[in-house]
Amino acid sequence: MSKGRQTEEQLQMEADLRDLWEIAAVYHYDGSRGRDETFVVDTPPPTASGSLHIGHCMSYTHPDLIVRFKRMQGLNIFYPMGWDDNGLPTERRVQNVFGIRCDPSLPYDPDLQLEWGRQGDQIPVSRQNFIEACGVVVEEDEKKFKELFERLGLSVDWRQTYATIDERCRFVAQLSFLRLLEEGEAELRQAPTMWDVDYQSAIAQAEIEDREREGEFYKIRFAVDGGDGFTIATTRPELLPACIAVVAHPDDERYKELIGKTAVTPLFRAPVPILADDNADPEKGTGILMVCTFGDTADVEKWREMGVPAREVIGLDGRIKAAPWGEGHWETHDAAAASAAHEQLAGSFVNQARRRIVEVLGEAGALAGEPEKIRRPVKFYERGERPLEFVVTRQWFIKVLDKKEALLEQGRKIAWHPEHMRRRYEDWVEGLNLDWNVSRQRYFGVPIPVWYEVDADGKVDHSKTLRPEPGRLPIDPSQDVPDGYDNSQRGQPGGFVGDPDIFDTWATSSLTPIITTPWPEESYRELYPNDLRPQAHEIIRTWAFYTITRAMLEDGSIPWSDIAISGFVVDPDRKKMSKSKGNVVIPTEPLDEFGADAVRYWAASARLGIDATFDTNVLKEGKRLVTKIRNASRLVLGYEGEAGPPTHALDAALIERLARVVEEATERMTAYDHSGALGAIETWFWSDFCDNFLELTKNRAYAGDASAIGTLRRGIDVALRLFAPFVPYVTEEVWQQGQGAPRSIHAAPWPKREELADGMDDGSFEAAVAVLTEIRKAKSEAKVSMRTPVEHLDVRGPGDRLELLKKVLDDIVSTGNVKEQQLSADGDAGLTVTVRLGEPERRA
RNA sequence: GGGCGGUUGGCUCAGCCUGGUAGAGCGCUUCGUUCACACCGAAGAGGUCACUGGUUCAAGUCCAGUACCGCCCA
Repeated sequence: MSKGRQTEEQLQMEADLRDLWEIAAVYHYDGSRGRDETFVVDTPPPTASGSLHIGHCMSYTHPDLIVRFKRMQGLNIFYPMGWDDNGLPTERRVQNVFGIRCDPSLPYDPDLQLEWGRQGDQIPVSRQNFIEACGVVVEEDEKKFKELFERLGLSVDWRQTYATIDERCRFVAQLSFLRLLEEGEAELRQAPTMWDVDYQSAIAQAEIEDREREGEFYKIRFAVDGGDGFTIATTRPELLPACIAVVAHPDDERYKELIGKTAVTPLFRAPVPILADDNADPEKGTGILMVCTFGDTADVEKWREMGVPAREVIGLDGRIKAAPWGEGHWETHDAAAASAAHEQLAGSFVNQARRRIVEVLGEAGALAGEPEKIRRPVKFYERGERPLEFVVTRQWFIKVLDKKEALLEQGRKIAWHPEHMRRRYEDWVEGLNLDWNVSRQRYFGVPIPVWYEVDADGKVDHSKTLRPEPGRLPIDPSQDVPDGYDNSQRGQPGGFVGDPDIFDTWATSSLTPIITTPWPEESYRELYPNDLRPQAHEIIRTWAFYTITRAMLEDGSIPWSDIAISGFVVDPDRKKMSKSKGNVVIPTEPLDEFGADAVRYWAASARLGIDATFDTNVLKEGKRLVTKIRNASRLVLGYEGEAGPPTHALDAALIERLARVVEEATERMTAYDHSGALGAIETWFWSDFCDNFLELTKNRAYAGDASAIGTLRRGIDVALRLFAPFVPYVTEEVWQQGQGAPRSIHAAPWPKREELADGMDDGSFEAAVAVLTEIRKAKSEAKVSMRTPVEHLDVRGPGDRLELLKKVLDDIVSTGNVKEQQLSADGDAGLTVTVRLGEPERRA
């Protein structure tokens, strides 16, 4: 039988078992049962347009282990699946696969043909066409994920699915937002916001990452009205025209007497105040620095404090904007010079402008010394390629900065697994410095459900929002019309305009705990708060944080009682897997090669929160376990005869040892320690049950001894149920052969200690194994077969241990092929076993 | 720069909470297949538990510090 063929049979077997589960409706949620007997999982909706990754196998298996355990404990399971399809990742993928881009100014083309894998320049299409294309891609991608999850054996109730762009999600996201708006927790602000110039969209704090970049510290001379000048250091000289102040630390002796005076910027001749600021670091650069609108968050803060108009120089496209020097707040001692200098920069991208202004400053003699090379962190959108800029735009914010303490308190009410992951959440909350910007200037997402009045002069009045009645949701303000208006008034004086933006994808996915419930119907309490949120640690600052925030804002609740955090999968060199490193494992490969149970075994071996190595040895181990379960079951189920209670000491001891494993496994599973539970079960099964008990009982079992047969069958029965959450396929396969009720092992009860109450461990099992080991050792050292007869077995030891041995001697004798034996009481030390071997038996 | 986690046989990991003679699987060595399984069984070799100091009769385990690795955040 070739290896490939074996796999094919295996795959067919897996498919057949899935059919069985489907027909038996094993994973269906029962809406008629109460909250207290229901276990609700807030399943992570995978980014549908993302690629399948071996990490999915691990992080999705982890909750399934718990779910299967809880189901067997008799709980009614609510285990939905969602797809996170809205948002930028899908837009990007659509641009790549169809070679199109969205141009909202174009009209809808109902006949547009999409071509998969089209190369060449991107074709501009209307917003509607673009969104439809997103829908096409998303459908394909979701299929791929569903297939993977089904093969993995996730016990999801597939009737409970959602997609973050679907009608229900749009409804929930919009209604929840309108409520926040009502309560004053969401507001529209014209404010400096982190902006990605390529994606042309605002970005939230959670989507920002720091990247180390080479830079230069330029030293620029400033003049002082009525005094000596000074030199500031900056990595962003192109922001000089946006300079609104200069700051130094109040204790810095070098600059103490400058505080309160007015500096004058070079080239632009703009008078700016010299201010004291505790945040100015005397060690950094020259210790005195310029405040620009806007270089960083410190600038934004200082600008707010000062309460002056911003000098905005960077446009939404990342180019330097023109400026009316000499007019309004563009104050200067020399408007002509300022304009001339500014003209050299206007229209250039930031990098070009930087090079240019350095030249000009040099020519003007305003540079002090050579620039100093430094490495410093630069803020990027996590998916972006150019540094973020602060630009003033109008955005919707959800207020979080005023709730840090309350959010920390919510975090403390949740049980984190592992515990130390709570710290990640707390650090993030404590480090918040921006409110949550939820609006994005993109296309494929949930529309922000408001309109604005247009005044008599045709100007949009953003202070006058028009909101839909909840009954109308979900709406698209670019298609739908506010109550009391008709579509002809769109954009007209006295009419209205729709908000053109969409929500950040997290604004929707932070609501997953209620999306799957009847919310806002009061009956949502049947499923809310949820019990378990499983997720990866990289999104604690986003998904976990935002979800906790929304739950608190909605009704002061915590969204779930427990959160289980899975680690990453790393390659054998302990490197994080990533496409760019070329070390990713496509999950279907191990599934094909080792089978779903083996992949689950590998996933289950990794503890929560720990980065797991992708190790084919562990997969092999899993496959071995599957085979072992199958073979041991075959032996036991093949014995003929009546089953009886464990009257034999060895049997009673095995039952008791199993009872202890049941207890330990239950405790560990309850504490979300699935790998510890698996380890305990596996050790008992392999070592106690297979290596020793199956061998010791062969003689009695073949002879039809009721105690042995009863114990063996119960051992298998309990072991199968203990293993079922981990290796659902092989356990079901064997369960089906064993005729058992219920129809599926996954609806069978999790083993309880009470069902093994007739066990009694008097130490006879241990004693039997100790002697058997000595016999095996003797044969192994003599390099003879295990069937070789033992001519004489002599055991010396304390009387009480010998009493134990007498009870199990029949099994030792038959297993060891012992011809003659003698037990002698001898002191109180351990057992001394002497083995005299006979001639190896010749094969016939 | 701050926080967190890790460092145990060649490899992957348990053990640490609740101190008391170092464990598993893989790999390696030797041996063993009529009667569940060679995707197996038996036996064996292999570790001063990163380092330094402390507490203790006793430290892989508790405490303090150091080094290195990784992650998260600035």
